Amino acid sequence: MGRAPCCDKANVKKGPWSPEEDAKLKSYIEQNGTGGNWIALPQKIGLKRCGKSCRLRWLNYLRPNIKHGGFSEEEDDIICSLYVSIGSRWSIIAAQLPGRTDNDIKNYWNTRLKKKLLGKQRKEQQARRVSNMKQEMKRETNQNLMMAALGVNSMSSAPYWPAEYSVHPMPVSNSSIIDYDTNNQTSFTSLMNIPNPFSMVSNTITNNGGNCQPSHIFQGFENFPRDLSELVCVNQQQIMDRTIDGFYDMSNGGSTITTTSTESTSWGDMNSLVYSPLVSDYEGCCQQGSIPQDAIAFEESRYFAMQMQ
DNA sequence: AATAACGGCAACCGCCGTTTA
DNA sequence: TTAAACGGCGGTTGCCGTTAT
Repeated sequence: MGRAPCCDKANVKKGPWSPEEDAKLKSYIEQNGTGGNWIALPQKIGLKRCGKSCRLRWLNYLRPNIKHGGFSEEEDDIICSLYVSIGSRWSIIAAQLPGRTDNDIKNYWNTRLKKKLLGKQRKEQQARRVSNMKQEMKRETNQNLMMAALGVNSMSSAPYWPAEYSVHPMPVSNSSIIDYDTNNQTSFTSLMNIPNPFSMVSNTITNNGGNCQPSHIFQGFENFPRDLSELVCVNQQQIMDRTIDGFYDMSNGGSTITTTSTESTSWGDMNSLVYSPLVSDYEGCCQQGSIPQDAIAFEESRYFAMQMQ
């Protein structure tokens, strides 16, 4: 036996709030508070709204000291760094930005901030690719000259990978796999001039045998509450777990990597911001079919294995 | 000037852990 | 103990204003 239904769904008004409704709700809550019961509130004040709808309206719009729009660079940085650390936990992110609601931040991220950062990232990648191409051409020219001098057909002994791939294991562009190598850390955080949560957490986990020390993780973020930094530790461990899941999924030949988290989409999106520049080159190689599939699977599994060590 | 495409944002939906009868 | 509502959250939708054609 449960409780009575919260409201009569058929007789509940939906859609935009009128100024009259706003005024009713605002004045009542300012005088009496919510009473800890949102469901009963609309009936008390004669609003034909669901309690959930009243709560949302109050929290996102009517509550005092709410700021709308006009996000500062500092706020952008905080949102980005927290998103990288904890994903789309908008309520937690909002708690670090006084006057901002989770809904506002979520909308801001989805409509502007993400695009802004992707644009920045693309520009950087393009510049890097041009530079790499120049270096590669120069090296090939030298190599061909040397081969010609030695009388060797350079194509007959060409490796599958460019030299740098042999030195460093294959970076992977699939979702839920994140490069934790602090020396090979990504450009995402550097775009924002903020401390890199990945490298900080990675060091913490490695150095302390899994005992997170939030004070290390939040160097430069001393004002953040302790519980938040602890949450980051937990979340990073989950990311590590997902990395391991991804590795085991390679048993199917490396063609797919599965994720079960509901955050996978968000992290997948972010991965494009987070991966090293080598990633796009690797994808290009695969798409052109210049690398045998079993070689790709082998190199990928080697890469995951390295990540787990 | 008309209209199609796009972007921003408020509000709704549905899920999940907690609470309550 | 259990079933159902509550409260909170993140994802998605749809409206509306703006911009491009």
